[in-house]
Amino acid sequence: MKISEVAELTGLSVSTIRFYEKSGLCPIIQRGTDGKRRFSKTDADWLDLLASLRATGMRMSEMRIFADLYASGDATIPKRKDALLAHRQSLAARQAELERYRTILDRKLQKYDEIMKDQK
Amino acid sequence: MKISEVAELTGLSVSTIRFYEKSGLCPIIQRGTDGKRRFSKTDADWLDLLASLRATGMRMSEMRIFADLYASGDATIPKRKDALLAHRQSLAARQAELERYRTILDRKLQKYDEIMKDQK
DNA sequence: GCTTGACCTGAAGTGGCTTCAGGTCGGTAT
DNA sequence: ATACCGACCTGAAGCCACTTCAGGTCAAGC
Repeated sequence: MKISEVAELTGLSVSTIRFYEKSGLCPIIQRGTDGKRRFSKTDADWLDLLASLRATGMRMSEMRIFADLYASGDATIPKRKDALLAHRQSLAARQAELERYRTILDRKLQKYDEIMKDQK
Repeated sequence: MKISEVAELTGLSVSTIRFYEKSGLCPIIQRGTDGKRRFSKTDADWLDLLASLRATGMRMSEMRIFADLYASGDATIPKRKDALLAHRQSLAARQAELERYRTILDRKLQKYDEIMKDQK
């Protein structure tokens, strides 16, 4: 797979993918004879998972830990699962937070409505 | 009100509040004879609203527009309401996105479970 | 009178990218 | 054959939204 295709698939930008490789968030990608990156299905899948983690607010430092576990092979799967569980927890917390803020904004909007009615 | 109290109230850090003032996101705050900032109730309320906007992902550039409307007085309330409505829309979109990602993570977790069962 | 702690400032540092300048390569149109 | 194009490459610089730092003022309490 070409880098542009992985970008399309994952929603990450081409630069972000290169940046993630340089930062050690994914394995070093194989190159073709032309010097261009050739992504395996496994590489692409991993980057797709990273994209989900990033989109849900996981920090690079945490992603790096996760990536190091990934690089150490299948024996780390239980640990990876634990990390993912913890992240799902923090995602749920974030969702609850956003829900709280939504009601705050709604109340503020209501206030604006009242002010505008009074002035009419 | 002292800056530390406003920080406590809004959840913004003391530095962020100073940074917001410097960036024109809130009115220039009055100073006491000692040179320290004295926040009015109105200032504090405004910063509290800003905190909600920031927490729900509004960009500084957008906040600045909103702040400029605020600085121009009550006549801009309808425009401010429109801006807030638009932001509520984008918040709802963000919430939907997070919900999608949550199911993706759940599926991934399930896969890990299966792998771990197989290996047992 | 000396220390402590909350405040002040401008400047530099950080995370997580994005953009830029400049270069290589393979394919196609003239 | 050569000129151009687009996709890729690199390292470095830029950007946003803060945070941290170095160094300073001042009032209050010991």
